[in-house]
Amino acid sequence: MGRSPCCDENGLKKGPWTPEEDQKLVHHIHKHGHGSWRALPKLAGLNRCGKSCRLRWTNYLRPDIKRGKFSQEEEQTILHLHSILGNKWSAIATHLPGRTDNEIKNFWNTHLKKKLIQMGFDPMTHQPRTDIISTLPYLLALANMTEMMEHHQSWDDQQASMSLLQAETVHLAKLQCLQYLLQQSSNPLNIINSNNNSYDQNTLITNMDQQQQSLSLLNTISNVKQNQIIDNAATSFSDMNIDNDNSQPLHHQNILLPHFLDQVSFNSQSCLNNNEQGQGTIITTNNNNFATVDDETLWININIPSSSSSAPISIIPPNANNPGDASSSTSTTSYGVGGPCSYWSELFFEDPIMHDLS
DNA sequence: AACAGGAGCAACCGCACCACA
DNA sequence: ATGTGGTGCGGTTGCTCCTGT
Repeated sequence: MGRSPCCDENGLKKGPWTPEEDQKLVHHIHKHGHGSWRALPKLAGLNRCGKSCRLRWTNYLRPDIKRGKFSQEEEQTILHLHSILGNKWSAIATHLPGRTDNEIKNFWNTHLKKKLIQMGFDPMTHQPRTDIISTLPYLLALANMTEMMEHHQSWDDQQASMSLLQAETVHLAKLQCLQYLLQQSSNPLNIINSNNNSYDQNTLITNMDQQQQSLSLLNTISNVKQNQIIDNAATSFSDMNIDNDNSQPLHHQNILLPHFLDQVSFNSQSCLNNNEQGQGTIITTNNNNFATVDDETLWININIPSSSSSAPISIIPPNANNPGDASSSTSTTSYGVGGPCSYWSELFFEDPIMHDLS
């Protein structure tokens, strides 16, 4: 009990390593291996404790360490694994060759955590931050009251401020809601698609349960809305802009695209020919796998590889109940196209969703 | 040019776990 | 069963560099 730390011995150096120390350590390990870390410093002629040597070797000097910026792929892997494993940095590191747990931990704390927070997600649970939703109106109201008291605003001004605040709050809540729905729908696929069997079974089962509940919630909330959304996706094609990336709406926020929206199906219903069927894919613009959302609309960019005629075409969004299966969708609003093209399509999220939630 | 504040990262600290005597 | 040494791991600290004023 209460074993003294290995670095308590007097006279042992702490702090940054010098190139000379590094050289001694590397040379010794190359020649003899590290053996007992406690014995190593003396043998290598280092005035350090064994623990310090071990850390320096495993986190910095090891020859197989990959340096430099994390790739997009590595970033996705970390996000995905962290959503399942939590702060198990060493476990996450085993999936990223050449990266140390320390490096991943630092990358998480300095980049990814902030990124998730900025997107409105709780970095620990990977769920939308409900604390913001629940407290935002109160915080805003409080801030507004203080503001009014400080500046003795007229009643009209106060009313105007309150309306502005309400609008702002509703806007934020909508973003949260949309992100929530999309993320809940995509997570089960993340888990199911994982081929790694080393995850803790209980964690997996718990996650699956949660995802099941989330999906039920999604269905409960938006069973009615879902049809409306699918309908809107199809009918709104009349407003689409063709082959023009600049048609992306302004004042929107990027969001992660759920897996079930990776592809949309389409039918080309010519008056003269038999139906043609095919697949269109959600294509990317500036941000890979991102869609954008503004006040009430989820914008996705859809690529349709080719169409043999200018026959009317109907877009069938995937069924959120059964991702990948579009058969139960009946939206058939037509739009004429010829040849490869891409569209910005919009999926509406309307106020009633918010009412349903409250 | 000087300073302050923030970001990034290497290194440290302390606890937990395991193997072994 | 218990104590001890060795190692692994996650959280935290503090130094360095960068950027904005």
